[in-house]
Amino acid sequence: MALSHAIMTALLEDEMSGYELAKAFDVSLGLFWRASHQQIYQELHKLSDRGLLHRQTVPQAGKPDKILYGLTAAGQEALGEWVLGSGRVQEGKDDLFVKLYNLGKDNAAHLAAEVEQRRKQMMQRLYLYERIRRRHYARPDTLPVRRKGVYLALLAGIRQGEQFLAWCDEALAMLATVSKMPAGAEADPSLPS
Amino acid sequence: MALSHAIMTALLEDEMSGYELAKAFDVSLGLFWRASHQQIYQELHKLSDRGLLHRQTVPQAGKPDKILYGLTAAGQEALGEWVLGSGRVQEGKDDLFVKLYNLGKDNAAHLAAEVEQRRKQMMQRLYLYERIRRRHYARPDTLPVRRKGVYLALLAGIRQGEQFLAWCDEALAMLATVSKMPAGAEADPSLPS
DNA sequence: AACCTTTATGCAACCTTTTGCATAAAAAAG
DNA sequence: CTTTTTTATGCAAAAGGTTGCATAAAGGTT
Repeated sequence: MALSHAIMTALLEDEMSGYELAKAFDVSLGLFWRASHQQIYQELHKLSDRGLLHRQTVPQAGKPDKILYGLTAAGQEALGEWVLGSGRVQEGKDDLFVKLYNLGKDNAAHLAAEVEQRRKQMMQRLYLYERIRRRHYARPDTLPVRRKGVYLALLAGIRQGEQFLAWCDEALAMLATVSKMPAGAEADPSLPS
Repeated sequence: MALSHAIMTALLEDEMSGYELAKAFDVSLGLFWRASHQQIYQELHKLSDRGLLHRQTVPQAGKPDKILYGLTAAGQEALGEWVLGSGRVQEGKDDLFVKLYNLGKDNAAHLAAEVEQRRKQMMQRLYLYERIRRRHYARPDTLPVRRKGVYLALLAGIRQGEQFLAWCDEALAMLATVSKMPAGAEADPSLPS
């Protein structure tokens, strides 16, 4: 499983506490691999128990102590090996598509509203992506090697988001025709009993 | 959670056994919501215990008996209500993007190979999608209402797949430049210690 | 005759993820 | 001055998902 690897990846460049990791996940790796703070804390414990991370308690003025985690040599090695191993895809699970299988005159308006909501959310996300892109990845060819990988992941997110927006528009157009259909037109003529 | 709803959705038009459901999932809803046969069997038990499905044992010549499941009135109602509720997205979790964050000269070739493999897989899937589209959704405007929803889901899959292929090509181009870079060029000039 | 695949269902153990709760103190908002 | 937000960590229960195994018979392959 790869949450552990995602966490180690995030620790490649910097030592971080669980809290900082959770924050960092929100705007970087987490866009491709979401994790709650509980999951992150648990995984950090496991990883340091296995000797892949080292922990270091840092007292802070006023605030609670934080625990900084960093990759050990063993961790770096494990991560490097994992990258060379064969990967797995966990397909996204999206209620919306299952709901669309249930499309009917009675819920077309609701589904259109859901699509519209999702469109807005995606617009916001794309806005974030684009800001990151302009800030840090404006000239991809000049990036150091690792950053090029991050750029490619970002690019995948952007492309997928743009595609989703276009799909939303198509879906909304079609859902609008359903809502406007005359009563009784929802019967299925291809399945006469 | 929505595996139960995906299963009920699959049973909207036809009664099916667990085995048949598992097969059907492979070429329809399962493209958006994957489930193993164990999961399906378990869920079928739960759903019929809750009175949302009815079960009917059908003896077969030679083969083991099968258990046909179908939606009860309560099941139909529950499904209808769920569609009107607010949905959730479970983001896809894909090793590949996490791995890309680890890009380096040492693994660029491997990552390119993974991208290429994924490209091939996606091509096959797109081929399947397109066959389904041509067979059953050639003229979307003339479809009965529910089928329009299925068409929209299919369209999302197709669009996303096409987008992924395009991204793979871009990624492969960039990964190729990394593999061909002169030795030592992977050092990060933006982070001088 | 021995083996493999397909049909058909399921248990049990384990791992992962979500949800709800709990603590604690500083800083900011009202 | 009280409330809310932010920083910082964590336990425990429940739900969800994966992996491995087990059974059983028909039909096809070598």
